Amino acid sequence: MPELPEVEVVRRGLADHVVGRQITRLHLAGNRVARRHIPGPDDLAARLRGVTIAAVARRGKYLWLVVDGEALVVHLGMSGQLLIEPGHAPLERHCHARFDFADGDPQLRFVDQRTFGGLSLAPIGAHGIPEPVAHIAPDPFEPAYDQAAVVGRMKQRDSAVKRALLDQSLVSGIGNIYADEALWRARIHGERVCSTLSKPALHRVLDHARAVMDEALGRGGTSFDSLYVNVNGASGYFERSLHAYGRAGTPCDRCGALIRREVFMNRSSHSCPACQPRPRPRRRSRR
DNA sequence: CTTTTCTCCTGTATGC
DNA sequence: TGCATACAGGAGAAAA
Repeated sequence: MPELPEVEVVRRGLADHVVGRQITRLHLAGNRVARRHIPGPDDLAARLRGVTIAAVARRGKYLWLVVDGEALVVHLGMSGQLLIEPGHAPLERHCHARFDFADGDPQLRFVDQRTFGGLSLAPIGAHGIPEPVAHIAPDPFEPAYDQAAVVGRMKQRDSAVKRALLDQSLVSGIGNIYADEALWRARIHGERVCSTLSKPALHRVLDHARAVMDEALGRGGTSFDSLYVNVNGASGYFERSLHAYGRAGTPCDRCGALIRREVFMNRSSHSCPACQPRPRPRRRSRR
């Protein structure tokens, strides 16, 4: 469940360990990891042979290595890890890709238990954004992020505010954990309808989303089920600072009411029943 | 067109 | 003990 802060921690680790290095070989295990690379895994490996990594960039939860003017786009899915390790380290059970470099150790490995993540090589388009990322909106930390515009689009929507927060084409980087945390901070129930919330309220939720992700980044990210680690295999500490996510049945840090868990969008949602009252049932339009 | 639901995947935890 | 089931959930395809 890496979200923006966790992906940014990984991006920084890669910037420290692979930028400026030349790839001599990419070994891919199986077809699935490169399934979004249409020409196939062999083509991906062949085209990366000999290239030098110029930079590591990110938008939302997407990460990419700039190589020869193209982008090796990496998405971690929900369990992907990019690990910097010596070549002699034991091979992980779910290691799907290994990069060897001209200067030897360390290697870069892509390990992914649930295999929702993947790699693909694609052209870089307008504003330096790779084609597979073009449909993803700016995240709250980018200069291109226009929160007033996001609020404007949310006001037009009749869907739940949590659904909007998770819509990466509206604002990127927010996943289930930080959506629940932002809503808790804003004291808004995630099933409140966007169009019925005031613009200041929508700004408040987005301000909190940015703030909570910024704090998480400062603590090295959140590691909830130990699947998420940085490039050195270490976990972040933000889990200890969560107020809503994963805290069902424990007292709200603001009012003491017991945090509830509800299923929404086939996902768990956590909120305070007192601070974040459920919206009234919506009346169906008259027939 | 917009919005919602389904599906991909595997390890861990829980219940009978 | 063993088997079945629930759960974790990002994002794109498919459906509504």
